[in-house]
Amino acid sequence: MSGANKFVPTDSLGPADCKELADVLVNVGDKWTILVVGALSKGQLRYNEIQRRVSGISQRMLTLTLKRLETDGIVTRTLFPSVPPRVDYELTELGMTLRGALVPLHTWAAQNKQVITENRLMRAAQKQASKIPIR
Amino acid sequence: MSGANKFVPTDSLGPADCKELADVLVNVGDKWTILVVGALSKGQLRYNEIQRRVSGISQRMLTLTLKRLETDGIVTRTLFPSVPPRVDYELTELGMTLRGALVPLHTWAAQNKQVITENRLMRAAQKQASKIPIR
DNA sequence: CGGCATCCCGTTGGATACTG
DNA sequence: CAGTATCCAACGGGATGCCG
Repeated sequence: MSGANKFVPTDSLGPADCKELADVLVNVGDKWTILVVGALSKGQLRYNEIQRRVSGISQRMLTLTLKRLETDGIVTRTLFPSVPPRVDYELTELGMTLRGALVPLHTWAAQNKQVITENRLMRAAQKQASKIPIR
Repeated sequence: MSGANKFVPTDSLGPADCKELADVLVNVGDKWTILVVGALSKGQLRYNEIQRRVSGISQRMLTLTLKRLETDGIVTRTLFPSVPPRVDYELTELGMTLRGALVPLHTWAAQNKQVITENRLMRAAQKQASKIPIR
């Protein structure tokens, strides 16, 4: 398998580093979080606009996610005391840097989604085949 | 926190892209997955070695994670039919590229972990304070 | 040693209904 | 419109025990 591939920083990511990453990813790498941060990457949005863009998310999850992002300092919440009320959410600078860090992963996901899906289907088929008695 | 930060591609990441990302992240951005991929970044390891490095993981989770990574084509499993048996796991090239895509996120996590933790503590305190009746 | 199967419980998260 | 509150089903994930 390609001995000539040295683009991986080989040494970084010790066990301690991994836990650090995992700890943050547990909050930040969650499905809805990613979607919401992605939705907000183009500018501030109202509550309902976010929900419309991140199709499939429930109010519950949207609210919880936004609340966590807000307390983490990744988005800001702006309330306009009008009637009907209006609330805008926007990425902070920290949120912007997060989105920046997410881009390579997004690129990777986009590039390899099909490969992974194919792999999964293929091996699933193999697994089934191997279960069939030889007879 | 550098106000002069414009490196965000602003337009990318439409709703469809987000779902794509989320779909992959659901599998790949999971806590144990990250830890295991990180542990394997320095070369192949035996089952028990991985378990020792990723302290806290149960056999169940380690096995499930490795199986998924294997069917996704991110790690290879090599069985040495000796007694006692020996099994080595190693990142494939796809796995290496995944780890590469994870690095920026890792860097971000390392750089901002403290800030986020502080933010959380601070707002949690504020939230408590706001709940106390005025009197 | 390297798993797989089972039990079991805590958390996640959707659906629904109500409020300011 | 922008949430909050409650109920409940599904899933994640630890502990334990057995097998090749």
